Parts: sequence; structure tokens; C-alpha cells
Amino acid sequence: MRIEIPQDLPRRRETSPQTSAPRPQEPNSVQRHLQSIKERADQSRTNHAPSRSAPSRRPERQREAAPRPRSVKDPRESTDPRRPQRNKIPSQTIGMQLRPEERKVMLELGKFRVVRTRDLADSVYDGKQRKLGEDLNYLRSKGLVETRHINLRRDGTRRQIDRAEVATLTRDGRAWLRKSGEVPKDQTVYYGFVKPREMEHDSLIYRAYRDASQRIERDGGSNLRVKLDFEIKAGVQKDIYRARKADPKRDMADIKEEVAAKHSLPFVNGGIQIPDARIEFDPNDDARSQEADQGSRTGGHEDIEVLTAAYRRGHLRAKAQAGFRNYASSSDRASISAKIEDEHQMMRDIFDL
DNA sequence: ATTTGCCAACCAGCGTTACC
DNA sequence: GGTAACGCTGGTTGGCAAAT
Repeated sequence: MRIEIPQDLPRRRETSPQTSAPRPQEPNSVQRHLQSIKERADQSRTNHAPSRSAPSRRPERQREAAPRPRSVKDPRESTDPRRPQRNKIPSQTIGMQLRPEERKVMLELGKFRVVRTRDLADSVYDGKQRKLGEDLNYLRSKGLVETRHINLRRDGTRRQIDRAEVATLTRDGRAWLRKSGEVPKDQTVYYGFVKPREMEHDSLIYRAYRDASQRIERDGGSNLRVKLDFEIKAGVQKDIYRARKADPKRDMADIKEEVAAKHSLPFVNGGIQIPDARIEFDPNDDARSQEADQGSRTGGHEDIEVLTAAYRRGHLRAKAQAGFRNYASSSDRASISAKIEDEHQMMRDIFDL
């Protein structure tokens, strides 16, 4: 049973006008390459930034970073000229009743920011794509969710470009979700497409989570929360900054090691290894009493990492040493195994997506 | 001569605080 | 409030050396 409401929500603009500033000079090969990457990213972006025109780097970054998150607890809170500004949930969506599947979709999108619709169909609709499609249409029509298609990376052996549909919450969608009471305590809610180049990679995190979370719950873990790398990184950098401010002469490696320990993150080759996502959970009673006996904190976590073919050997080794639960898609697995074929233990520790 | 693998450099996208 | 400057990881390229 769905409560219908007047459908007069302003639809978000699909595209923004392109600026047509002339290029100041002929770009070199690197600039041309970067330009092509930028154009590809812009092509797949519904809210794309104006085309590049100025040669200097930082001012460009400042302009493009306009919609970036301002705080960890409230990502993308900053003003975005491409969005209608709202300080509260629009009246149309206050108290809107959604079906359990729709609420579940909203929650998953809020936890992971970007999820492939096929994965949502598998996890929420028992694989029924059509049912998901109907509900996504409804949520889109209410301005709670937006979807887009992304080009998947090619592995070099195929000319065909595969595409996948991904979804995210809108600003209003996040507001609805927060008011709904569906969100566990300490769970950040994300919204909006960011980092177009990494969207394919990020969309795989949900798959990895599904596998890891099933295992955690099977072992008695409960009250699962997800922290994405944005949030983990923010906490790490805040502490690094504080430590440097307190003692500017202190060795950076020393600071990093201390901060890594504070956040229970591995410190490998002089760097803090930050996972793609951390699943926090309340352990079962046995584990809890064991922790209490040892005087350690209650609560557990598992760090997950999605490896892709783009990872270099050094990256792969660092991730393996970090002790993360590593995942890779079958297509990336072949390329990864070629890079670390002499390190069989590492391959064994990579799980299929 | 060509291919392959590695590394350094660069940029993107995220974070923070300081300063004007 | 906008800009600057700094930090991080991930992704990509060009250049170089080694292998074929």
C-alpha cells in the first residue's frame, strides 16, 4: 500500500549549460590525455562541471570541488549551485510512506553512496530486476533517488564497452532516510554521485560488503554499520593534522604510525593503509566476554578492499600485508594474478565478487 | 627493433585548518 | 566565504632499462 502524494517536486536538471571558453593554447600530449579523461568523466556525469579552460591547476580544482563534502558527518552539505537549496525536507516527502523494499533500497544507497542496480535487485528483490525498476522509477519521480549508466573499464582484450546502471540517493533522499528512523546509530548517510572515475570501483564495495556481512552475521555479529574510505580518511587526517600542529618537528612516519594504531589501521611501508570500507559490528556474547576479560574495547570491525586490474604490484602487496579482506571481480582477477603469480598466498586471500 | 615491466610524476578527489 | 596550503590514496602516463 502506497500513499500517493501530489507530484510537483521539481525534477533535477539533467544537464547544465557548457561554458565555451576558448582554449588558451594547444595542449601537450599529457594535457590532451587528461582532457580526454575529463571529457569521458563529464560525459557520464549528469551534473557536470564546466569545461576546462584555464591552465593553472589549483583554481581549476577549487572550482570543480564546489560540491564536495564539508564535513564527515554531513557530506556534501556545502552549497551546490546546481541543486535547489533546501534547508529541510520538502513538504511533499514529509511522512511519505514507502514499502519495505523501497526503504531497504534507500538504506543501502545511503550506506554505500553508489550501488549497482543489479546488485540491489539481487539483495532486496530476490533478483527481480523488473520489480526494482518499478520502485526505482517511483523513487526517482519523488526526487529521492537518481540513477545513471557508467562505462565499465575494459580489460584490453575486448573492444566492446560494457555498461552498468548505478544508483544513489539525492539530497532529499538522504533527508527522508534520516527522518525515517531506519538508519542505525553511528551510521553516516551518503548521497550524490562523486568521483566519476572511481564509480565503477566504488560500486563494487557493496558486493564485497554483502559477502563479508553475511559471514559476520553468521558468526553472531549484529548492528552492522559501514564506514566508507571518505570517513576513515577524514578521521586519520584530522589526527595527523593535530599531531603535526602539536609538534611540527615530529617525524611524520612516527605520527602516521601512532594515528594508524589509534584507528586500528595497518601501517605498511611507511603508509597508513585505508580500506575501501570498514564494517563495524557488535560481536556475539562469547567474543564480547573474551574482550572484556582482556580489557579490550567491545565491538568489532572488518576492513574490506576491492582490488582492480589497475592496482600495481606494490599496491597489491601492501593491501595483502594490511590484512584486509580483499575482493576482486572475475575479470580483474586474471590481471591481478598475472601481477602476483609468484605469490600464491596472496591470490588465495582474494575473494571473488 | 620491439616488447615488457617498473618507477616517478602528475592529477583527481577527498580531508583539514589558516588567513584575508 | 573564498582561497591557499598541506595531507592522503587511487589511477594513469611517459620514460627508462631489461628482456626477447
